[in-house]
Amino acid sequence: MKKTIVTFGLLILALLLLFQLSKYTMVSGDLRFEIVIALVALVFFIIGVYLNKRSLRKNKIPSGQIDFKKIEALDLSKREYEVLKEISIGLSNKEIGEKLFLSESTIKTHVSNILVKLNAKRRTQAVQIAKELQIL
Amino acid sequence: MKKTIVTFGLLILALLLLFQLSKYTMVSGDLRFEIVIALVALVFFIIGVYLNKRSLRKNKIPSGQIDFKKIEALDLSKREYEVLKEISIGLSNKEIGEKLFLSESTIKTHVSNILVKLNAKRRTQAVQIAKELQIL
DNA sequence: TGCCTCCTCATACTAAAGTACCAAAGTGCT
DNA sequence: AGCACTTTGGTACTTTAGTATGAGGAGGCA
Repeated sequence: MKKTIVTFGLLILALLLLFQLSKYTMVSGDLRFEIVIALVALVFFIIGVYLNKRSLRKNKIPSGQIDFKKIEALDLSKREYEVLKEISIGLSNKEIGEKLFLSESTIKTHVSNILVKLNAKRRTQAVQIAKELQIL
Repeated sequence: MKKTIVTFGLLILALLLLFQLSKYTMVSGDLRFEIVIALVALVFFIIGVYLNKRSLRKNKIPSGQIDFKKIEALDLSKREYEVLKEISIGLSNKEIGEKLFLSESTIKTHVSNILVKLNAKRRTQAVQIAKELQIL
């Protein structure tokens, strides 16, 4: 909100400056009239592109990028996060254990902790929640 | 590619027209100088926003689109696909049954069929496969 | 009408998943 | 060294998930 006001303030300021500049150049005859017009056109074209890009970036759904800060905020440990990733690709506890060279018991412990931390009832739900949180 | 050329052609044309217009108005004195500048600024600002939006839209990855043809190819029935969607949001068989007004037995049957058709061993894996196939 | 497919539901069973504890070893920090 | 936390693993138990099989009803179709 604050940024928007500042941006538009600067825009109006630039507009006024251009007004004055154009007036001055017309009187002194230093610059050709077409060049002033072209300059104004160019500047505002660039401003338009820039502002639009910024606003679109804000509205864009942050897809693909993993939010590591959120992982910390959820208190997920490295191991738990590893297990969560394996769950998301559809492996069973036994398969995860074999893949990470751990016993099934250990995986179960991790899974239980993951479910608590993600506030999920099932591993399927945990995956869904994790994806919503941009964790996966 | 063709569109880009046409667009930029039109842009240059507009620029030239504005040049001529501004010259004319200066001579005739019909319009004030500031207004011409403001007009040019506004027009090119809008052009900037518009062009940028278009180019960004093009570069966007066409994600999120569901491939209904693939659903047919997999022989997934409507009910099975419905159940699959509920699985993907992390519901248990009982919860799915309550949501669709069906017994848990029915859901289990559907789930079993889904697993066979998607060549999955677990519901978690089925979700993963379905997402890879753009089914979800 | 008979056939076929889908949908529904049930029973009985096996296999995973998940919970609740407990406990030991490792790690990092002070 | 002592503390806090993670990682690992175990036992015992409950709850879901998944398989196998059968069976009746609904709708489309030749």
